[in-house]
Amino acid sequence: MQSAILNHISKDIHLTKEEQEEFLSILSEKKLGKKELLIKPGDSVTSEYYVVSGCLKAYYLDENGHKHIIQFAVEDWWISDFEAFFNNAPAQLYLETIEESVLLEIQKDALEVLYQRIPKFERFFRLKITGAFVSLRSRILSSLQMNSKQRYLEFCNSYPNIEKRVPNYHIANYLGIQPESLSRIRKEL
Amino acid sequence: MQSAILNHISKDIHLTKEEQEEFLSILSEKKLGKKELLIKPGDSVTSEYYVVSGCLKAYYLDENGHKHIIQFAVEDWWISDFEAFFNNAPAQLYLETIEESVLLEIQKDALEVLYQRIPKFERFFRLKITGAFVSLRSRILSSLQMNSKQRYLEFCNSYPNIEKRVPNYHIANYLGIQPESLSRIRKEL
DNA sequence: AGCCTTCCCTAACATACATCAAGCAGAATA
DNA sequence: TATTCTGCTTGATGTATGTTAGGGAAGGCT
Repeated sequence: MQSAILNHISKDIHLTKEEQEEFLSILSEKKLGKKELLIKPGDSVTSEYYVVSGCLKAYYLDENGHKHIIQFAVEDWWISDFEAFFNNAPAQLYLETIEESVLLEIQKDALEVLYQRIPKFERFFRLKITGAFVSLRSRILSSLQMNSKQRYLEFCNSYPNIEKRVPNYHIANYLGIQPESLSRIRKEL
Repeated sequence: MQSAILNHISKDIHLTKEEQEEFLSILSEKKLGKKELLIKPGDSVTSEYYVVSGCLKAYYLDENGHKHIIQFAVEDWWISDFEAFFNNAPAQLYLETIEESVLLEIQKDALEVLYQRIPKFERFFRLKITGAFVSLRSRILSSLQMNSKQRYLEFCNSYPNIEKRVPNYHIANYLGIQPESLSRIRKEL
């Protein structure tokens, strides 16, 4: 389990044994069952989470009671309400498991200390943010230039490990279409 | 002109006089006329730009020849093809002025040196990235939960300094709707 | 095993927006 | 000043998707 996150990190930065130990010392494990809430609106968001195993969704509930999934997360991914995390603001999103999940939690305070002690982690987490930025930009560009069918196919190609594990109506929701529309699209394939 | 960017930065980090001088020394000024290209696809993106005055758009040209504006930038904002900039990749976007503009250019190499010499700038540019991430996330959430009229109103409220300076068909394009639809929306207001 | 819940599909009809076409007004240019 | 260009609006028609309603299959629970 700890080897998962060390492998993940070693793709971007090289750590000494001591640095690894120090990093691991600030992680705490969290086991969640299916459909369990990790964060809800109004919560103080003091952590971000690395997914060791399982699958989660981050969604927003609008004033009409409609859910809008804005992010999935599976193994090797990070999840939080990042806006709240970055800005020391209360959460706006629900974070909920789709499957039983095991997460590693990093507290923001501990992270700031880590940055001081091992500056390489500035780089690592900056790469995570820029990667997230790139992903969101790509998503916006896709929605500007593609129809729903093309976007569904792109989703399946880009995220097969999500597509096979989450219900289709979740995917429809993430794409901003109704499940009925997704059924029609899939019928044409 | 240099006071503009120093004011901009002083909102987030405090610099000594020496630090200010060092920062200013890595900036170079760029003056562009209306409809001038700053970056085009395939270009090597080695810089990001601070807008001192003027207004720009970043757009993608799809394989059918359709333009999709993904970002505007006005005074006090930053612009680049950030994906290319972050990833040392060739540009995918066109960056083009909408008005005559004055920019301050920062080369990526100089920025990396700056990070070493004045680590505060790590924090400053991390705040810029996280701010950009938050803005993109907000945009996706809006497009998931609002209709085009609501999104147009939100755009006008959030970015009045863009709305009054760019043609309506640009705004329509940015919102992912046709100019005719925007005309109809505006008629209802 | 029976029942309930969850997920998916289908059809009919309604709605939002795209597409095509044209006209007008104001600004820019020769 | 006359012409051209740019930006915007309008109407008719078409298309993609939303909404409503219902049914069926698979999995989970008692």
